[in-house]
Amino acid sequence: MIHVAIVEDDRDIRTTLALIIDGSPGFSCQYQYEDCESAVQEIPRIRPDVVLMDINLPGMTGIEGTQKLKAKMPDLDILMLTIKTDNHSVFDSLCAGATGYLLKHTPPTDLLRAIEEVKAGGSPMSAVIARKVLTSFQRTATSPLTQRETEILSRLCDGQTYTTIAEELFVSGHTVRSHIKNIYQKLHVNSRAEAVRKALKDKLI
Amino acid sequence: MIHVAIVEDDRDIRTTLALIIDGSPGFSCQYQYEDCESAVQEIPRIRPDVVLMDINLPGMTGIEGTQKLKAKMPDLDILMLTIKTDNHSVFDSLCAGATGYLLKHTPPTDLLRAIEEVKAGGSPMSAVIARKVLTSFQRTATSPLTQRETEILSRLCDGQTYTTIAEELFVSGHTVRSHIKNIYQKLHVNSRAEAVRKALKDKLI
DNA sequence: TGCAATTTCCCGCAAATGGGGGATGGTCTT
DNA sequence: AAGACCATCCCCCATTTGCGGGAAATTGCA
Repeated sequence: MIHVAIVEDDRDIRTTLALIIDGSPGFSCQYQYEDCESAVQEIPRIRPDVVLMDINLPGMTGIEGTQKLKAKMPDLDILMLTIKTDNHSVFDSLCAGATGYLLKHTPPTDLLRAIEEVKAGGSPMSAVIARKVLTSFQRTATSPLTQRETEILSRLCDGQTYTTIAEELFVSGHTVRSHIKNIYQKLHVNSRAEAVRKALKDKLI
Repeated sequence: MIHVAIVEDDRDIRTTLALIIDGSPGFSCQYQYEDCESAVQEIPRIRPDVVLMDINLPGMTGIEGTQKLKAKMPDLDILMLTIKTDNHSVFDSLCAGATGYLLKHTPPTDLLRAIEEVKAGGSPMSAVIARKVLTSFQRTATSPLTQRETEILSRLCDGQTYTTIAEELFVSGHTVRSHIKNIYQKLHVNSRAEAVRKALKDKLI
């Protein structure tokens, strides 16, 4: 028996979901909350197997709630169930510790299957959400840097000094300096720290 | 009609997959390759809708092949179909541009559904793979830094100088230096660049 | 209440960094 | 043959950074 809790402010959706889940064999749904504040308060005592969490809630958002719940119960599985598909909602939810991300138009059978998958150690995601997630792994733009500049940038990220870089590449410090000036210009930064951040964020190395 | 190509060295698996796909209404599978070299050569001419790609191949791996194919055809959808579940295989594949990642034990109906999802703009993933991906978004360890140190670290990442940090936090430059010394000790680094990299990689900010 | 952690402040100094400028030769494309 | 791009080298100089020390005030928790 999988115990499910629901956090959802819309009364119709909440009760419909509860009825579907509670009415399915192997599932139980005895606890529903209409706001995150009470959910964060109560759920640690209830200890459900899976929490269905909306994002758009009055007061505390589902993302903040996820964060707070995961802080208290790191092993709790929280499945976002929302209509929001913007990158912020998706990635903030995942960073906050959500175990999966489903869109509200998910048909009941798929929802039940997803809850089972969560229980089995999986992370169900609507296909369009998964695409967003995968895309974030790929290099977005094509690098404006030359091969040599990329080589040097990666060493900058390692914290090497101009001197050690020059030694290892068998060129003079002046040369390294020149390359770095060009790197900074191309990346529109003017310090090593910014260059490192940009390199990592844009996956330039 | 969705045109599927297969890259898979095992003869039995390859022909079985082809039979299943080609025998299903709405699917066609006329092209199969037993190594990546020929696939990379031929597929740009064939222009299939979806490529099923194994990873363990003689010669060029499926990951390298994915990289090369995506370089030539950025819009091509490549679905990894493999038994490998190690993090390297998973994340390298996704970085190389794979559109989805399925395990070989996926039942035929789910495989066909996944191919359809890819065609519809989705990114099907086996649940256990999805879990790996989601976990990579979450903070792994708990930060060893205090609130103040975290605040300062985030400004270091922005490339602010000690002086501007001090001004904005209404403390002296000496104080900022002190905090930074502690940050470097705790993170086991000794330069700003390394601190920035560690902060971003370990999601400390 | 008392200890530990945190935050704040200070000194001096050597090294590294970043901005400005310019120059040469090689390769590749037009 | 001309121009563009790249990699290499050089100068000066102010600012920033990192390391070595040390110390006081505040906060939080046991």
